[in-house]
Amino acid sequence: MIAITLPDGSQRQYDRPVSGAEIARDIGPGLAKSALAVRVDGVMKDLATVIAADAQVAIVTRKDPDALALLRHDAAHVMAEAVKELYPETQVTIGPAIENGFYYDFSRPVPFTPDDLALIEARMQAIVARDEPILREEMERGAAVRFFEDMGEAYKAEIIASIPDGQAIGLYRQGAFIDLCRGPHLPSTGKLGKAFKLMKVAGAYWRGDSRNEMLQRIYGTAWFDEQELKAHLTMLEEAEKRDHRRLGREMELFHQQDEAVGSVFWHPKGWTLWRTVEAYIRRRLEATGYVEVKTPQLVDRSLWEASGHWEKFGANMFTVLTQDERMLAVKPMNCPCHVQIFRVGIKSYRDLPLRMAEFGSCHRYEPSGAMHGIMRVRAFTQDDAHIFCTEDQITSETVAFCELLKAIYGDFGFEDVRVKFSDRPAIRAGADETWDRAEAALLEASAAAGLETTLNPGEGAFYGPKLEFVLRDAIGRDWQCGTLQVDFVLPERLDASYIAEDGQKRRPVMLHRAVLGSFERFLGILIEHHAGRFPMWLAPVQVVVATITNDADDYARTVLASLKAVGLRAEIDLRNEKINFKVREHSLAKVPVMLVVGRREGETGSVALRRLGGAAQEILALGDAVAKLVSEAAVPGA
RNA sequence: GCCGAAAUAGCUCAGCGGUAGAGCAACUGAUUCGUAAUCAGUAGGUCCGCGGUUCAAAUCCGCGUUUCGGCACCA
Repeated sequence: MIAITLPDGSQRQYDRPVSGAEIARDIGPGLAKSALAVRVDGVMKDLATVIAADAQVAIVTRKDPDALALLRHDAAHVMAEAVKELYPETQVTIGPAIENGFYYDFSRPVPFTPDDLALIEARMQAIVARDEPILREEMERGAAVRFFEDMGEAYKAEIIASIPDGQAIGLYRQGAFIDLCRGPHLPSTGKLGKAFKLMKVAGAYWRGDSRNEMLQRIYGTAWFDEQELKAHLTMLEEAEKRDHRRLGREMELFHQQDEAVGSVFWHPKGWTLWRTVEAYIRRRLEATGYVEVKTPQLVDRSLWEASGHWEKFGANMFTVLTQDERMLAVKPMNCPCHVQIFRVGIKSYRDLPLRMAEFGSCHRYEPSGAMHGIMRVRAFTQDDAHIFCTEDQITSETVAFCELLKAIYGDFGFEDVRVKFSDRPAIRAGADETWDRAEAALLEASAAAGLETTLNPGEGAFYGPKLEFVLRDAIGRDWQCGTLQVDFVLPERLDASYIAEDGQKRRPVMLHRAVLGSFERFLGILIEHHAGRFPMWLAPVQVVVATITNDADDYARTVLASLKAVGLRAEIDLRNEKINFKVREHSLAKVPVMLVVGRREGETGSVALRRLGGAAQEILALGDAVAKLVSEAAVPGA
């Protein structure tokens, strides 16, 4: 007898091996219909999987958190089937489920056009309507390689050849289409339903390696029902509305133009935002024991050679040849310059930890395809600092940094921060025991700071392990902002030293750290995160005084003066326009507060306070309103 | 850097071989109005750049530049 234990604890006995589909049918006809897959002892498998021993079994329906991935993986297969039907000369490669959808990479000499996408999508609908059973088969490896080679599917054959010997090769057949796949899959193509849409075609390298040929990737999105699909498409539209490039123009924050690719022209309002953020960070740094410096933009090649940047990073550096034939480089990083300041005079252990900060303007020649608004640029300013310390101080400095970082992100409205811990890469400098200590210190410190880290194996810098702090933006993209890297190498290369308690000369450890990463990128994220509706303390224009008639002009000027007197960023709108017009315009400009004044307010010394997006108004005495706004505009942590 | 797409007024876009268009914005005038668009008028263009095809090119073709979507990159 085989005992099948269901999630509710109940048991069913079978006197012979039984498939997931049969179990579902035995439980009830409704479940049989909605069953998509089966979970055997926690592992997701095809519904047709035959269970031959006692097991914990759960029937997977669309409610299962992993069911969507199953659906999307099927969508990829159905798309591949459609493509093979329409364009038989195409070779298929891989097609996984991804967040919100799926993709499939194809090899085909002719590019897919948007018209092709419509055809493929229509064919996919037909394949769903055919409701072809999806059947698993297994094949011995050599046979599978020959099978796909005979079909002209060189990529599939290559994938199979790279699967370790002795493993059975899983194939899935639906109609005339057969694909290498580890599964599991839905029982038939009809289960995919109609809630999918092909989104775009893009290039992608075979096996993700830029030395390989480029394949054509078709992206799609897939959901269990049309409402979910529609909600997703609406979400994409909303995300587009908060794109920082669009808001940057609409809110007159910055612009970019062809003559300065990868650089930003900051307009008065955008620069106000920048200075607000910079002043805030500067105060945070002062409060946590940093000193601020400023180092040269142009530095002779010899320093970059000594630091190792010339060799490792030279291709990304802008260089300048002077008239006396010296080669200078525009600095891509601040660290070598900070070491130069450290090296002046003799440092004692009493000077450590020395926390040296700079709002360092750096230039890097980024690949042309990498540029993205102000998020990825060639000229940027880091909130950079290097902490020169002893090895013993790594933990306490890391804990302090993590706390600082948490406080700052919180002040900007980011509560959910993910942390990646990148450990030793294959090619690295320094002894293994040094790495042991550095990695242990970083892990211990992040735990002490209450951070949960995920391992990013082998992704550390060549000179030391690092923590990376990742924020997710409105369109679901991840942006690495903060970082903390332990460095034993640069102090050695640039000969930085201090005198220890025992009178011996020692090498300091350097902690490279940044909270925002770069101002450009962080401000871009901030714009998208708030959709341009900045909290009061960040808003470039905090208050607009708007008149209802010209009779109130003089009083409006008085109101403006009292706002400015307390340091609020205020503007005045005396135009001969209806108040409806003014309200609309300043709302679109995303000004958080409007003070509306008409004859009544002028006579009583009051203002009508209206908040962005709100319908209600509040009539306040001028003095009360000013006091209220000042407190609301207070910079956090001040 | 690689694949694909795009570039027309300040913005959003139409026009796709035969006189360069609309809405909003701008400017001028009228309107003095109570919480998301008052009315009328005026002006605004190297149709990304350079070549080519053609009687004729914003439109078709080639090269280049930039942007967008991905991929790779983000030391």
